[in-house]
Amino acid sequence: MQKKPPRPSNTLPQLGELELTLLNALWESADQSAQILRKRLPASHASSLSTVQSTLERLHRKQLVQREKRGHAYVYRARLGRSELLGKLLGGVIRQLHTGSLEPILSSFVDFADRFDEETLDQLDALVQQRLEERGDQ
Amino acid sequence: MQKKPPRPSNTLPQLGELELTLLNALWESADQSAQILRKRLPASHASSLSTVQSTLERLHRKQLVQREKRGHAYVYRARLGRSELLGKLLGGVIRQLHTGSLEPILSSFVDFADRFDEETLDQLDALVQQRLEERGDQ
DNA sequence: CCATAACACCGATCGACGATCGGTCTTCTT
DNA sequence: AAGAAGACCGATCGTCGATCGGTGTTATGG
Repeated sequence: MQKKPPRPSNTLPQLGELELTLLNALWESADQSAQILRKRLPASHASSLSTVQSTLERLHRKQLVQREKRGHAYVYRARLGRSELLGKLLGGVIRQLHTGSLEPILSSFVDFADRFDEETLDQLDALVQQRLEERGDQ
Repeated sequence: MQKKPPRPSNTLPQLGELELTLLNALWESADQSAQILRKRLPASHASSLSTVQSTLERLHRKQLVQREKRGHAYVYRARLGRSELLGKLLGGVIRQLHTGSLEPILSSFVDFADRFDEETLDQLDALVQQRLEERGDQ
């Protein structure tokens, strides 16, 4: 009886809550040890040192943090900024759903911006214009 | 010894491959029975009827498909269009990462569009302009 | 009206993954 | 050298998508 071989998932590993919390902490200030990070956790995520360590380990495996020995402990640093990570995640979602044309995606994003609040669409417009100009420059 | 109560995940349930494949099939033509859908699956996702059924069941629980008895079988229909779903997923990712300002998010999206290919940024620009005009109209 | 086919429905199992933590082995530091 | 701090290992848990067999239910053609 042949088992169907597991197909490698096409989706990015999901980020868990603690992982996200730690990334946020690292974005606030980099080069923190697990111990320090643990102490900075909001009460809602209080965890043992071990837990924090293995979560950082997971983030390390996922290439989302770098680490470096300082004394005999590691200090961690995010490899991507918040917006870079966001870009990656957006890219992941998009790759999952897009078929041929990107238009529906752009369109839903504009939709999203428009619905968010009064100013967001203008803000988006400004960013696009700015980018278009920069592009003209090079 | 009190177990820490599981916090409800703040993230949308992840969509699996088969789920996505089925949604794609439903977007191509709605009101299909599990059996028909099963036959339309690409060879790479060949599955038993039971598997297709429970996957549709999961999609139903997630409110991603509607169903209706036809004879004694169900026929399924996607509740959201592809771009609506995309909007939801984008919203989910964004909600996960945004802190206060949306600017970094807009900015990464513009980045994403710019890096994608030559035309995408212009396309995005066009959509934004169009939306801005429509908004002026109402 | 009844046999059978076509389904729905239930429940079990599997692998992946994030979270959690206790214990043990290393490595500093004093 | 002793003790503390932290890395490392491995076990357990809950959730989730995938997978499917078996059993009950409902149509439907003879």
